[in-house]
Amino acid sequence: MTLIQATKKSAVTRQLILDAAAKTLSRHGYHGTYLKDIAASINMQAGSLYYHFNSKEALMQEVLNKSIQLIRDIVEEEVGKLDHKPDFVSLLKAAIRGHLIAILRHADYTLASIRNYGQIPKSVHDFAQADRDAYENFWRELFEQAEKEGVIRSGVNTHLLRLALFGSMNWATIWYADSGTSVEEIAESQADLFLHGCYKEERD
Amino acid sequence: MTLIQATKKSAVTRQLILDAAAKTLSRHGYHGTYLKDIAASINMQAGSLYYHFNSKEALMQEVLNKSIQLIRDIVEEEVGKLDHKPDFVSLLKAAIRGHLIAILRHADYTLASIRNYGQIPKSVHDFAQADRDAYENFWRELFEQAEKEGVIRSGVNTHLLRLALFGSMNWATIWYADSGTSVEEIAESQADLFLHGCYKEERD
DNA sequence: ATTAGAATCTAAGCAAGATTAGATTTTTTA
DNA sequence: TAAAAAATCTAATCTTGCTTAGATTCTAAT
Repeated sequence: MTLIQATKKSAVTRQLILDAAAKTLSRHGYHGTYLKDIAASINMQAGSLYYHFNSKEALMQEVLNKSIQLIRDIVEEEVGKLDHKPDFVSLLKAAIRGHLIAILRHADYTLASIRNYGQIPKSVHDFAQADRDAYENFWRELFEQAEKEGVIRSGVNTHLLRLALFGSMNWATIWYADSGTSVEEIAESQADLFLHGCYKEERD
Repeated sequence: MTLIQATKKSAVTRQLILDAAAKTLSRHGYHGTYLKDIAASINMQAGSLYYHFNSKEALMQEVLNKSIQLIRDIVEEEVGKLDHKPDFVSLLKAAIRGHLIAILRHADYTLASIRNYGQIPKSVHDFAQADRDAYENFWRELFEQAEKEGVIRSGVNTHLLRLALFGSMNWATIWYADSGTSVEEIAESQADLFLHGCYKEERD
């Protein structure tokens, strides 16, 4: 008898299923994801999945939930590395790096929620909405704070700015894999672009 | 006997089917698009679609093809309004405006190809690849030309710049509908952001 | 009005996916 | 190592989607 209970097999398998489901979901979308394929990729039969999850919908919900939590955790981690009172530029760079690390290095999960936004049945999607809102708020506050501090160029709409930045970052999920570019490099580049633009200004 | 043949009913219906298919495809993705739903939305039976198209795949191919052509046409139109030798800023603004007009005002079609990138069976997708490449080249050359003219800030990677801009624009398809923002406003904002950034620079 | 051709519908066949119940195998516990 | 529990499999049901063949309705030209 082992004093310390080994990890239950069930928990391990559950995780295998979630990982496999995330991978399939991120690649083929909700309707293109078949339990048979998920099961096959871990050498199981489709029916066996029901020992661990009540339905395809429940499985998908859990994947999406893990997905958004993963992003939040990683961004929090990157931001947490900073000083207590970081300046806007450092904070923005850390947040961008975190978000990109999350969605590019853990693409199986994060793509599942990002790429399928809008194509997943509402019931499945709503499950993780609270987390999604909280994450959005983090970014909203980041820019609002910057505006208060007066480091945002006048005329810039921080709402549209945030959406544009999100687009740039999230879109990277589409080309990253076969780009040969590193996550750090992309983070540097995007932070620089959104801070300073691409145009060579004439200094007066 | 009419001298000028009236538009064949077939051509009209064909167009109706394509429009309906685009709408469904853009909303539910390839695997979530059912012929029955497409047919129902124009008061037809699923089987009747086969009079106009050989298969679901063929129908989808045509939608995607129209989609990418539509984007190219509209961008070309916007750029065509400019002088013979427009400066970089004007050219970029016109191209951004064109792309956004295409994907936001003709979302049924354009979203079909944009949102489903990567989730559509390769055979269907490849059909429009040549057009897609040509469009990408237009943007690539736009930035390469700007670089030659020396209007790009040193250190900016135009390849990553193009991808970032594409992300910002294409992502707008996700939030545009319920944002209450106009296409023109978004175009202005994104052009400004990518040209000048959001940061209030300290002039020396 | 009649008729050929166009367009659509009806009613299947077939394949594939989600789900379930019960049998079977594997693992754990004593 | 034997019984209990956990985990998986098998095989079937039910549903739904794509596709087709043939019947039916509509349209246009005479």
